[in-house]
Amino acid sequence: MSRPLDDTDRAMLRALVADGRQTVRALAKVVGLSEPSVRDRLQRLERDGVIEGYHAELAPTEVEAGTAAFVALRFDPSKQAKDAMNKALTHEPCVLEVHEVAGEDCYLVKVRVSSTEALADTLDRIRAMPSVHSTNTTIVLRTILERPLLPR
Amino acid sequence: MSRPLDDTDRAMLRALVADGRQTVRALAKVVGLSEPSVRDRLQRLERDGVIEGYHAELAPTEVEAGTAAFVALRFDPSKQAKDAMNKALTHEPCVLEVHEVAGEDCYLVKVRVSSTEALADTLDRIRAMPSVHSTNTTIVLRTILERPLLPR
DNA sequence: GTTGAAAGAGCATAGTT
DNA sequence: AACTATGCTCTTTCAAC
Repeated sequence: MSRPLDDTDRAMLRALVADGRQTVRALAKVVGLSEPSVRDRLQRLERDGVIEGYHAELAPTEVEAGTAAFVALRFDPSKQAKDAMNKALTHEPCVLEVHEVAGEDCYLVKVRVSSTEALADTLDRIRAMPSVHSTNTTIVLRTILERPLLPR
Repeated sequence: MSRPLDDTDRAMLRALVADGRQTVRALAKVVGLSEPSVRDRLQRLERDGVIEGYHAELAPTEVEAGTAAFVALRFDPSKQAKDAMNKALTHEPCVLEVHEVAGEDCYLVKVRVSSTEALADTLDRIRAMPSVHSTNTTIVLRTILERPLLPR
C-alpha cells in the first residue's frame, strides 16, 4: 500500500488537475517547496497510481461531438454476454463511459456524437450487439457542468 | 471562424489526449513535422479553443471517490430555479457533471463520493436545495469504461 | 512549410543536512 | 523528506530559405 496523501500532495493534485501541463517549477511555487522535492512527490504520485495520466480536454463542438446522450442498456447479464458487450462498446469511439449499475438496467452508457442522426446510427449499432434486450436513451439538451475529479 | 481540422491536427489531438504532458518534440516525431510547425499548430488549437485545457486524471479510489452514482433530478423548471440549482450543484465538489436532459427528469447529475454514507449526505444536500421535487438515484456498481473525448 | 542557431527555462542527478 | 548545485534537455525565438 501507499502512504496517505498529505496537504502538499493534495495541493499538487489540485494544481495538476487545473493545469496538467504546468512545469515542476510552477508546481514548486504553488506548494512552496523546492523543485527536486516536488519532482520526487510527483513521481511517487504517478508510480503509486494516484495520477493515472494527463489528457488534453477537447471542445466537443470542435471535434464533431456536440450531441451527448445517456443510454440505459438491458441485456442478458451472463458473464459471457457481459464480456462481449464490454468489448463491443469499447470499440465504439463515441462511447465515452460504460457503468454497470444497480436496478433494472444493466448498463448506463454515455455517448458523444456529431448529431442526432449520428446518435441514431450509434443506437442501431448498440441494439445490434448480441444479447441486447432493449435501450432507453436520454438526450442531453445542454451540459451545465462537466469537470474532472479533484482530491477531497 | 477557424479552419477545419486536418489529419495532422487530429493526430496531434489524439496524441495529446493520450498524453497531455508530452513535449512538442515528441509530438513532432508523432506527426512527422518540424518542431516549429507543430508548435504553431498547437498554439492555434489552443487559441481557437479546440483544446480547452490539460488535466491530470486521478484514480477515484485513491482520492476518496470510489463510489459513483447518477442522480435524476426533478425540480421547478423556471429560469430562476434553474440558475439557483446550477449554482448550488456547482458548489458541491462531488458533483462532477450536470446535464439538462429531455424527458420527465430535468437534470441528470453524476456524483463521485467516498462511500454510500457520503452519497446519502450528498443526496440530503441536493434534496434540500430550493425547488427540488424529487431525486432518483442509480448507484454505479462498477465502471467498465471511462475515457476522454477523442477527435472524430 | 523547412533548417539552424542562440538564449533562456526547465529537468534530472547528484551530494548534503 | 527536504535543500543546493550542476550539467543536460527542451523550448522558444530568431533568422533565412
